[in-house]
Amino acid sequence: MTKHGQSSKAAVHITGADTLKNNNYTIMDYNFQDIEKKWRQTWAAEKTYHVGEDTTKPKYYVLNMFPYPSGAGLHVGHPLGYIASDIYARYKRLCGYNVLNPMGYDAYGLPAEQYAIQTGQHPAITTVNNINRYRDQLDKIGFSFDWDREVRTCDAEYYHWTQWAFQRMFDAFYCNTCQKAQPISRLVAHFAAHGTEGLDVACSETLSFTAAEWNTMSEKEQQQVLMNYRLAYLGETMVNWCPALGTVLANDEVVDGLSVRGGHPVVQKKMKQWCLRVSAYAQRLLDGLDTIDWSDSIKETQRNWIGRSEGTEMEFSVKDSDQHFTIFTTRADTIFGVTFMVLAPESELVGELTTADCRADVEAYVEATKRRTERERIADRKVTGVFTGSYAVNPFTGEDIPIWVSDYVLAGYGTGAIMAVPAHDSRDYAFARHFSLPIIPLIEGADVSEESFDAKEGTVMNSPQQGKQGLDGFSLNGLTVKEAIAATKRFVTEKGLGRVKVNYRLRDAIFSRQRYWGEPFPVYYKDGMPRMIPEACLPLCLPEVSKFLPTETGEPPLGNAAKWAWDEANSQVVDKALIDNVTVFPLELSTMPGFAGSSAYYLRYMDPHNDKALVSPEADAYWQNVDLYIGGSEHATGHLIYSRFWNKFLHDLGVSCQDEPFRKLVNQGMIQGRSNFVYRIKETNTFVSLGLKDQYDVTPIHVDVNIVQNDVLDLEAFKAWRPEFATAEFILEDGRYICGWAVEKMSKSMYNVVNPDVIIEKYGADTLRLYEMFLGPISQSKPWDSNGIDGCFRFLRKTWNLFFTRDGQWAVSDEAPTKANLKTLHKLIKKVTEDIETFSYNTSVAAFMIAVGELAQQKCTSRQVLEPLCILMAPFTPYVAEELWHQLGHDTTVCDAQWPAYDETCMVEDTVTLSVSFNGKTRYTIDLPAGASREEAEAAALGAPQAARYTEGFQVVKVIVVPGKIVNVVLKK
RNA sequence: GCGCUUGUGGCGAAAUUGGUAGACGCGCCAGACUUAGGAUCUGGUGGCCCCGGCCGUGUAGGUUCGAGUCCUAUCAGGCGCACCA
Repeated sequence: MTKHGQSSKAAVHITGADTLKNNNYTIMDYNFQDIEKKWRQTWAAEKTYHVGEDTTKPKYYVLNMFPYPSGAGLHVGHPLGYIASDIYARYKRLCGYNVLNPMGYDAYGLPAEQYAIQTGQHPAITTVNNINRYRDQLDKIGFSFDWDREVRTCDAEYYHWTQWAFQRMFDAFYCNTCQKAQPISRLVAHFAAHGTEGLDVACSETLSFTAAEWNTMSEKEQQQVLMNYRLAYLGETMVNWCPALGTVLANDEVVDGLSVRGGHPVVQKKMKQWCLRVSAYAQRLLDGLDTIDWSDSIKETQRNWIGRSEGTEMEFSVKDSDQHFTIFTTRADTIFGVTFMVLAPESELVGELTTADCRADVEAYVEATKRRTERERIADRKVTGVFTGSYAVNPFTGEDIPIWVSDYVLAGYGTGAIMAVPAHDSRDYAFARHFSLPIIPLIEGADVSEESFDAKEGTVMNSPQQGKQGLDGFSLNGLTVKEAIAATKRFVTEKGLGRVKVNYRLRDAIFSRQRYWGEPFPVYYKDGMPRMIPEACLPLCLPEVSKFLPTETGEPPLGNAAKWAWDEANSQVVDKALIDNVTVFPLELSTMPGFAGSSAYYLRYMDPHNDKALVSPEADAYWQNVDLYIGGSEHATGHLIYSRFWNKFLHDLGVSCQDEPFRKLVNQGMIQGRSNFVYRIKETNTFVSLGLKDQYDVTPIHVDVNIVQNDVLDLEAFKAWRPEFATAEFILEDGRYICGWAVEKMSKSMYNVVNPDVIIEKYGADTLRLYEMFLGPISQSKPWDSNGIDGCFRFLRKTWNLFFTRDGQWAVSDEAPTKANLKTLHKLIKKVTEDIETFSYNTSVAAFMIAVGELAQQKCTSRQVLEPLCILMAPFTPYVAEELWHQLGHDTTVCDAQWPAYDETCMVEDTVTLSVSFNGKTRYTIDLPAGASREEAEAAALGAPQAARYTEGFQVVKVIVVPGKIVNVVLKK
């Protein structure tokens, strides 16, 4: 047994276990450890949070972005969104909804594979270990997840449906006329009957052939043509190749020319890759934003990313040649100011239009551009370019315009060729100045001597220039820019010079990754063309490999798999050695990217064990789509675009009944770390407290935040922390060592990671939940600061003490509540209900603190007040609410209780306070019977004893009566 | 450059949406109980002050009896897009 000093010291700790062991405290003190352990077990055993399709109740679907189970485990930032959504889910259930609140794991990904490469441990094993650790941590926090619906993206029964969806995309094209995906067989039928005549479909490049031509094509040629239209297609495209990671990356996985994961350089490379025709859905992705309840900033980010731009495509012919080419512009009105044309270096036109005497220069330029990485291009934006030797003909004026090549024009956008109007485009302006090309201003009053005038405003002039003649007398002079754009579009369309065209910045998603730990493609290659393995043979399981690195020949890691070939005759995977390209064929070696598995998981949660379909029509019809989705805003241009695309495709297929997957989106902010520092005097082992550090030459050193409390360092713990500090000496202030602090990313290397397990051990999960919500608005990023947590713990203990006396007696009585009790309760009901609906959880917690304080002061013991209080707390602090609920004599879970109704009559006051003000100042206040009329308020204001000082010469101009609140009488001279 | 967003005590933050700015919590100060306190409880806590008040929501104007809130301009931070024609 411990010595006296130590055992009584244990009592100062506020853990339940310590108080239990010590006679200074009673056994009925708020003992969260026992309470939480008990209910954790009971909920699991009784499947309290299991949910089915209950058609007698309205449904509500709450979803968190599922986590990637990293090796580091959860820190206190991870559960923030889960707690917020759990509160909402529990609240909705108490309001009578049938609530789906599932959880799972986004289990495929790079870190597990990197770890496998380094250690040889199979990613499947590390992933399962990590998942188990996550599950342990999540379970402690008291979420109302239905774990029977858990999904893991790396499970074959899950990725079955990822592969299935991919195959459906392969078998589909997008019809622009009906704005919908259609089976590819319809396209084949159309080709056979009409060729490309009358076709308006999404494609990689516009093809033109007759039915007769189609019908004489070989099978392989037909397949190559179809690849141009499929929603999942094999495309030769410029990709972001990351040599360090050995894989291609999607645009949203690259920032500033570096990979998001790892920060490795990324170069452009032409490769054959699987792609998803996301661009076909650009308009629907844009339109859908108007129908969903997301924050403006996320919607705007997506609008930017989609980048719709309405403009005109115009045909330009080439001088002394029968060649012509198309450009895209949003400023068709500036056609009279075109002084040169520019082609992207990658454009195929470059080769065709370059004259013999310019060829050497142009080729050198194109080569030089190719060698520059995207990063170099961004870093160094010098104006460069070269003349092709050719001239285009301005269709409106017949003038010759030199054609240049420059890397400021992008091959991937529009047609890869532009008409340059230096007077009204800053990039063209810089180019014109650099190469001394003419600049013709077209807007009255625009001064283009120093810079271009880019704004789309003003009155048009010089269109055409004086003394010149536009085509068929066409002139824009005197029009506003907006009118001029419209007039030019009309004219261009009528004369057949071009067409109105909408362009999107959104590119197709590259869907191949040269990695091991991802979904394999259900694809094999026959005669050089990809074939889908039969649907009945799905899932195609990820094979074992001898090592996780690429093969010596540069093939993806699946090239190391021995058993990785497709036996077409027997519809099975067989050994690679058997490949004969007659009945046994090679399988695809790349795997799918991270967003594949996360694109439709919300549908799978509706029906997670269905082995016949991704989701049954019944389950889909019942759950519809996600009502509330919570997750970080960093997925704005990745997951949140891809899953909307994926869902729209499944909607076209009739699999998902809703066009949009996530009705309401709430972005939780990130929780940053709050690092602590100690200051070592240079060349010594002496540490000086924060307030005195400026008197010395010191080095700040990160110190583990777990041995610091309220910025005061635990000296003994510090000495024990690391061997080199064992002999540390300290210069203290006021007998204490005060640490410095800074807000940084929460990470191991900063020693500022706070593990939720530690908080739960010390304070309990209810306190953790409450505190995370109390920290501030959920959408805001904020640093974690363990200091305030005591306040939340004290609140829970005070609450407990409403139900139990100090000596452990049950304190709840059947006494009727007082008027004050009811007012406190209903004020709380109103506030908490409103706050939950608006996700203002931090102010709800404050409201609870006030209410409990008031009830304690009122010495309230009434069951009629304390029972509703218990229900109100259930979403926030489920453990203690459940315990008290049972102590109140219920034998069903508090989750099945009914949310208390707000009764306004409890709020009516006997008197209200009337404040009388003039000149913007409250001069005096008087009490007034509640429900007094305006006239009575006015009379009382002027008749009050204090009034004489103020009211002389003043008149009442306004009387403000707010029920139960301040009444204000405003006076004016 | 364009778009979104945020500026309030020592700190995290509230403010009934135009009506007593700083609720609630942390921290700090004082007191109580204590051998002791990183425990618990009670009270205080925006600044200045001649103790009557005065000044206070990034800055400067405006509307109003009244502005943190609405309008105009401006400054600062955060995020997104960015040679997209």
